[in-house]
Amino acid sequence: MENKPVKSTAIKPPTRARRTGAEPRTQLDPTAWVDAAIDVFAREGVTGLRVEVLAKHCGVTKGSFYWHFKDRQALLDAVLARWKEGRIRDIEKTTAMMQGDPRDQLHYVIEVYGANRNRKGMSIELAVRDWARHDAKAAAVVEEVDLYRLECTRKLFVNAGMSDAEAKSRSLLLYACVFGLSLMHYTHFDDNLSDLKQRIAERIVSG
Amino acid sequence: MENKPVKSTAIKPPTRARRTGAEPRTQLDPTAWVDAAIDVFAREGVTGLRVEVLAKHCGVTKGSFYWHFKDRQALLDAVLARWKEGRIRDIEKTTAMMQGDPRDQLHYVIEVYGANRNRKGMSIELAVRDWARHDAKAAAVVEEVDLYRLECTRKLFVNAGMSDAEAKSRSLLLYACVFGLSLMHYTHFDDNLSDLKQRIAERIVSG
DNA sequence: CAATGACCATACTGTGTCGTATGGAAAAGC
DNA sequence: GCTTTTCCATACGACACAGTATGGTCATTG
Repeated sequence: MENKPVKSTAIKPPTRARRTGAEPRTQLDPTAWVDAAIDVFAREGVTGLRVEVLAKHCGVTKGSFYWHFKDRQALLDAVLARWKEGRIRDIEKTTAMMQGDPRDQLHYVIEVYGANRNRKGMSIELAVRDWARHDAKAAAVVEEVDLYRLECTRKLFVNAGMSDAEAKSRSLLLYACVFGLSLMHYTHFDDNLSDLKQRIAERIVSG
Repeated sequence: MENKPVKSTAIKPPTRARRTGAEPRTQLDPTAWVDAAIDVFAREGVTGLRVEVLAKHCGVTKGSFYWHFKDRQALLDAVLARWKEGRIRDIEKTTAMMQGDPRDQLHYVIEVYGANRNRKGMSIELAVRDWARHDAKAAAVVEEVDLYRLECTRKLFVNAGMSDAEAKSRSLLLYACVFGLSLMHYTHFDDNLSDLKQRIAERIVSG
């Protein structure tokens, strides 16, 4: 994705200082650009991910951007690839520690996605899925990640003693509910939301 | 929202013909504009709803648009209002015929949203919810509609004999799952998707 | 039939954005 | 120390879009 790979200098000390002499800013590499891009992407979505805005967000001009990336599409590809890798690693990490009560692990998955601490993660999730509605490559990646996730929780349901068909159904129900909840505005539907969520989680994994 | 209301001419015969003499196109009123706008909105989302694009889609120039609407925001407000009214009416229509087995009605709700025939309706639904992530007015409308829907299905679950807390939980689960499914790409997860969906529906409504 | 108003086209300004070309400063290599 | 490479700033052209101004073309009305 990124052109002009950094050749010899493996480690770059943060030497370069701005002309203004304000902050001793380190140089930017494609990785830093993608970091910042995902930040903007989480807030504004694909259409809001514009190179000049991103450059200003990085404290530089787009002259820097077009040195590291061929064009805007290259950045989008990098963002998508980064997201995919992160999700795949997350799933593998979860799958690796597949010991203990599978039901507890399923509850953990639900709780992780529903937690308020990774609002950014869910923002990215929704932004990617909205992106996938118009972009074939994004849709393909989303499908890949979805199948990976569904397969992982499917095994957990099987380990919990369910039939294969039932496990698949529950797995799909779990993720649909998790993403669907983050899509709805139900804050004023009840004054005991945690009890509501608890009942939903039980409905998904128990029985 | 729309300025310069059409005064005396209540009914306008489709008299006016284009200069090109091709199609005897009828005149445009704000309603027709919102119709077309929702079409574009369903495909491209809010950011894709641009007035020149919309004008071209209507076969006119934006000179026409700015006669019917103050600015782009007025159109967005009209689109949002139209969506809200449509959803509220849909819910009331469903609520009105609240006789028969409540479980059958719940299954019907699920089946309606999951059906492929109203892919456009779900596209609008997702576009509005993505819009609501950045726009406070859209978010308020989404919340209003959500609470309206949740309340309706909650009553159905109560009628089916559930406790109030359980009914609320099921109601939220139902819509979260419906919207979440339309957000995921699970076509290749199983070769019997209808059976999968059936199991999910049973899990949501049955005890 | 003349005048008014509804409806739309055209032309324009201003801004935001993509992408390119080019130069300049600092660091790295010799 | 001089050159090369790396990294970024500046300037530019092209385009898409929002909004305004203005004129033109019908239909309606008196």
